[in-house]
Amino acid sequence: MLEIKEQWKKLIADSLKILAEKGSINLDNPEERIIIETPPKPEMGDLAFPMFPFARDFRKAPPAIAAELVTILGSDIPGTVKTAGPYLNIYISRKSVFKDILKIVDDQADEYGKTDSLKNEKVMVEFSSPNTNKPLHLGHLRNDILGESTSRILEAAGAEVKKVNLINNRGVHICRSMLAYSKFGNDETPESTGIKGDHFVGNYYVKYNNWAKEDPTADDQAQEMLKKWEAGDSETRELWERMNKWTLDGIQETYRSTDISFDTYYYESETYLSGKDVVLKGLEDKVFYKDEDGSIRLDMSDIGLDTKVLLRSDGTSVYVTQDLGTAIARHKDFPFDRLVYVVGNEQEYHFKVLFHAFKRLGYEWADQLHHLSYGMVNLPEGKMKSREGTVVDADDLVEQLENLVLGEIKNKGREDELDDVQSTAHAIALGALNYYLLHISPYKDMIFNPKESLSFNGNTGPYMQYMGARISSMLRKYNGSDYSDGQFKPELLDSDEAWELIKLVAKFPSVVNQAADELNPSVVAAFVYDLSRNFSKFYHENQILNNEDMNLTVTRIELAKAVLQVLKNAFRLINIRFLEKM
RNA sequence: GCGUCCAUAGCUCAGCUGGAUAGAGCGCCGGACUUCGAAUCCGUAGGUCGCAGGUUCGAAUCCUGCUGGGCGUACCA
Repeated sequence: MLEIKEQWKKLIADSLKILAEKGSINLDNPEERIIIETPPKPEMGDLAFPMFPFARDFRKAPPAIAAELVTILGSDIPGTVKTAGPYLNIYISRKSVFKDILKIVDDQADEYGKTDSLKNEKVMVEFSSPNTNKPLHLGHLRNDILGESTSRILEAAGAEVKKVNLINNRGVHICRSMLAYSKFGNDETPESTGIKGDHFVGNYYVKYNNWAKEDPTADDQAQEMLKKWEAGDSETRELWERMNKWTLDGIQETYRSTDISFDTYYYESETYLSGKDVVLKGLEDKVFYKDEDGSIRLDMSDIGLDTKVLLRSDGTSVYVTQDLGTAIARHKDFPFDRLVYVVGNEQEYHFKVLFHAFKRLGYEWADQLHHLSYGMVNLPEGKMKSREGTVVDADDLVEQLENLVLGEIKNKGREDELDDVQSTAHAIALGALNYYLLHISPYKDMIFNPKESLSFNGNTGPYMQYMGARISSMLRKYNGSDYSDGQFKPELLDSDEAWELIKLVAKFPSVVNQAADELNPSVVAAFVYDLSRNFSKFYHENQILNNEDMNLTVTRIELAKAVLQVLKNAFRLINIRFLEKM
């Protein structure tokens, strides 16, 4: 499809040159000034070239230029041309496109859509990065799916991707739940209570907060515990390890259930000290300076920002300190060409500081650090507030969705049709959730409407899964019958619906490139919806099976197969499970 | 205060490097199952693209100002 565009662009450019020669007009590189567009309505053509940019060169009205080009182009062209006022509209000759595209998709199969635009590029993507004192919530789910999906898209664009997770397993907040557990725990465990580990620990974090309201010494006690932890007190460390494991086991169960995975885990407890040396070295090299108050700082007045503490006056590290250390360690582990941090936009300032520090320190890869900043997830009532208990728990949400799907399956009487009702329900629930979180541009804040996310109609994940299931169902029937006398005849695909479909199928690789380029999975999400919607329209208007003309069925099935292949490949990129039946 | 992002239909969102009557879904109203699974499709209604200027042949899109909101501006993470 890309070649077709280029081909036409060249044709138009050549014609413009001929026109210029005729009038002895000097025309500066028309190739670069030609604009290719898609007409607003399909019936107006497949490509459109507006002639406005050349009005000045020719001293003619754009419609006149368009009309003259039609004459110059003549009839020896792969398609037909029409003028529409100042526009030159192209109707691509369809038959060969159907044949070519369907062959490419069939040949490349699961590989179709992959490109080499990021070939040889090593990209590390950090995402999720949870605290080990409570279970994951809705905000994490957006982070997780953005990170996972972006990684898969980058990979599809040819990059070598390493997915990493930085576990925040130390600090006062961790000590708080530890403290509460040692006070109120009574040696209970997730096993003894039957509560998932992360929720179990999270309960103690809540208990701490309640207790701290009554006892003003609570915070001091937590600080005390943190000191003990840093000093390596064996009893504290033991408790810490035990509780961390509980939480992590729980969180990893959530990852498994939601199809999120990582290549490497980094632990803050192992990296939080590593940035200190970097800062001290920077002080030595006079990149940083020691403030009157004893803290070591970075002066950012050169980029119009304030100063930032990199090491406290008591010598302990702050948040940026450890990120300085971990990034350097990571570059040693995996010499990335790019490091993408998937982190909420409330931390934009933090990353500005971090990246600028690296630049000043002279790391050549400082420019290759990227903050994929995404917006907050709010509820229709407003922000999620842990204090008011409005935080939506990840596991609860998935379970809730799953139950709703189960109800729907029963309503439709599909239980007997499905091989595994439970896992199908789970897949649909995730499809709904992931699509809902992904179809909005990452950088924008979003409102999570539980009711809407539970819907399976319209612009939703299940809608697209349904299209996949419907095509699969047709293919089962098709393969179960004898169509060996039928022949593939692309000229039979003469409907506008079919043409729209093949254009979308052809567009997929460039969608992957755009999504990779923008680090924006919503581009793929929008594409999948567009494809699904168009297929839906197609099969309502065009009977696929049971046609009197066997050739027609064989030919339409080929198109359906290609759509299915693209759906499958695209689903993978946005982490939606493909279902043969639902 | 300063920085930064956002503002498009009742609601949730699209709208590619500026280009032809601004598009979907949900919701509302009305149609289509003796038909490849109706988790579907088709149709109607609904918009001064926050406001005001500017650049341009041409602006939802670029620039400036204003209004309203989010986030940030910690020796928290």
